[in-house]
Amino acid sequence: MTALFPVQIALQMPAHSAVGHLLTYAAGARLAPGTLVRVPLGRREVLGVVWDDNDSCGTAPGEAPAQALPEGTQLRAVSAVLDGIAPLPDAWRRLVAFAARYYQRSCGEIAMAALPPQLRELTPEQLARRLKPSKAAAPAAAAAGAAAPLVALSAEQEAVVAQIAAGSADRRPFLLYGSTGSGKTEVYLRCVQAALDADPQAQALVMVPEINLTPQLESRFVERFAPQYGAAAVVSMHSGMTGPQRLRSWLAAHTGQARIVLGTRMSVFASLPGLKVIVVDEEHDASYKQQEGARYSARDLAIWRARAHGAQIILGSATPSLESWHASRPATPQDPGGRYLRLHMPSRIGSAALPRVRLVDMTQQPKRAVFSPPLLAAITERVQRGEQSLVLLNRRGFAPVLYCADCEWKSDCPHCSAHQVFHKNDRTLRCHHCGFTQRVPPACPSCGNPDILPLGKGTEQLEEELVRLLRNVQRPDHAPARVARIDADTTKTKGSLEAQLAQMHSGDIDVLVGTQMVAKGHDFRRITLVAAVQPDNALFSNDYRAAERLFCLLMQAAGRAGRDAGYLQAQGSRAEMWIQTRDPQHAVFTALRSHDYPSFAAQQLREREDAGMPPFAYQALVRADARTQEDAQAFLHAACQAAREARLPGLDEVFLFPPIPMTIQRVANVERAQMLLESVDRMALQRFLHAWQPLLHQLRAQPVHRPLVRWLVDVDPLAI
DNA sequence: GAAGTCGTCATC
DNA sequence: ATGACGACTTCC
Repeated sequence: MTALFPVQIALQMPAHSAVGHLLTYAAGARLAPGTLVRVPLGRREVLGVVWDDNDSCGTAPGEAPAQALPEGTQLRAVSAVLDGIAPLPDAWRRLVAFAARYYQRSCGEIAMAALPPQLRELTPEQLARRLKPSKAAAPAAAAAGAAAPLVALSAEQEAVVAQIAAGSADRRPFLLYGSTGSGKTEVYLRCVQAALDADPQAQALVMVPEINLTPQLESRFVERFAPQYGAAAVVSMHSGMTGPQRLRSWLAAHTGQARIVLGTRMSVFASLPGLKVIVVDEEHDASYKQQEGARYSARDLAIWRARAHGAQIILGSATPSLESWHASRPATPQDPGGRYLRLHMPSRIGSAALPRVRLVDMTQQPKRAVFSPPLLAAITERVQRGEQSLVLLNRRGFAPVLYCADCEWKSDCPHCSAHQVFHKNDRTLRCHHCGFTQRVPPACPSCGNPDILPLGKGTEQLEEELVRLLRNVQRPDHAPARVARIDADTTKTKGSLEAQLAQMHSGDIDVLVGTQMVAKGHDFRRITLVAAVQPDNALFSNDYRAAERLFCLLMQAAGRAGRDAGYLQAQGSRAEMWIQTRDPQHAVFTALRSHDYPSFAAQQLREREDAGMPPFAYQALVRADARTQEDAQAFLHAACQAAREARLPGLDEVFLFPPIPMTIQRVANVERAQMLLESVDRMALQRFLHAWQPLLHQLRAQPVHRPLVRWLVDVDPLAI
């Protein structure tokens, strides 16, 4: 008779299900916390992680740590232990538990989402087979090839690297504030190098906001570290990888074979037993916030993780988020300063000046022209000199809406409260929210007027217009000017972005039209002009972060220009950033003109402080979806009332705004409402949410709220 | 969330 | 009678 040990297991279950907490199974032996197991659940078998029952991590929010099982219940037995894989480290489980608590999800949901999907899908036998060859492949390390000689650091880089190496006594996070082209990546490389050299077990995590940016980062890191540590020392992690690739990277990180993990937000959950340094590049980028499922911020979790591991963390940006900027404010006699340490690298490498910013006041330009005459002249000039230009517009398609001048019909999406966008290439109307696609009607569907007009401009139209405007312009080699476009529509197939970027690099293209996709990170050597043709669009939204976001985007876009200092100096010219606006006095543009992020940030922070907004307050959103707006709001109203009646802890410190329809009220025939919660006390907001969660579950179960489709909580929302 | 049961309704 | 669809239940 073998003894049976009860074990607590975290499984992929949403917090709202009846079994959204840790479940108890019987194991034939004591199992270390973090061990991967397969357990029966109903009539299927699923992957689980052994969790500690005495640390209160694993529970669904609002529920007691250990869900008491009815007396005498027969426990089901663990069906297999994946003993080929070492238990996940305690620090990893603490991170998962923290994220589950903070973002109001179940522990198992976060844990399973953090593991490679193949770990869940494969049987233990298949997995065991996968584990073997990876060992054989290991000694590829120390591949020949001497390390390329290091380029000398600038004085600024030198100083920053030294400061990071010295560390702060209290291990504060560093905010590396360095303008585009100041050589932040080289600083990351040196800091990672130092950490890896100091400790043969050490691992580094380097995060970037978008999948598109991982290949170029990977090549930088492989080039630097493969000679010393082997090609297997650097792995990537992002959702664009295939199942087997992800499994391989994950295992390499988990076993310590990989010394450096590069990835998108998901990689913050990588198992890294030797984690010593974390880099979050472009830390201000909104992509670090997951927008579905568990709505976590990978940047914020990275900070938490670094502290928990005693690892060093470097946040890098040319335009830091106001949160990070505020958190890194220097101490003054009245103020002890922020929790982070700010490091500054103001200069571009190689003495390239920042581009000159030129504002075109569109109220003084001919009506209806997308390209003002001076901008068109500037672009023409570049083409004739053999230089490249980048034209930015954050709007895909040909026109955002079709319009009938006779009856005022508009191409509204039948399923959403949004317009269908006119795509001229394939003659379709497409809703960018629900994906609904139709053929363009030959005449107005409402009154039969054959003359329906595109209203507003998209990238397709810009491209078409540029081709027309530049049709008589020649390059120095007398070839006609070449215009191309990069956006989500032209890069749907895998590898097409790379191909198009390569075309740009080779100089085949003179003018590139694109969305923000091209404004981020890509290193174009020969662009000497960047133009934002309609940036005002971004400021019309009522989102209080709109100005901050636009500033970041334009600053980043400006950074694409003039990276080849030598060329520009030889030409005696300087790169330019053109901005067409009807409001040239707007703080965003005036700050941009002087490349003055600090004063822009100071001004924005003052406004935020006066208005009691983040980072001076903490927020959460509760959203409800239903067939009708009334049903959605009824749930939120009931939730407020329940919170007040139950006198929830934290209620006195948390302000509950009344429920309102979302900006895009209906998507795919679902009506959406939301309510905002705000508090100056982060812990109070957390306490409140934690206590509220079970009430929301109970409400959802009531017959009155039957029509509710779903509800969700977004802690620290980016947009409201 | 996944997979099962069960009832209703429309269609061959 | 068949199967498509939705509502409801269960899962240590």
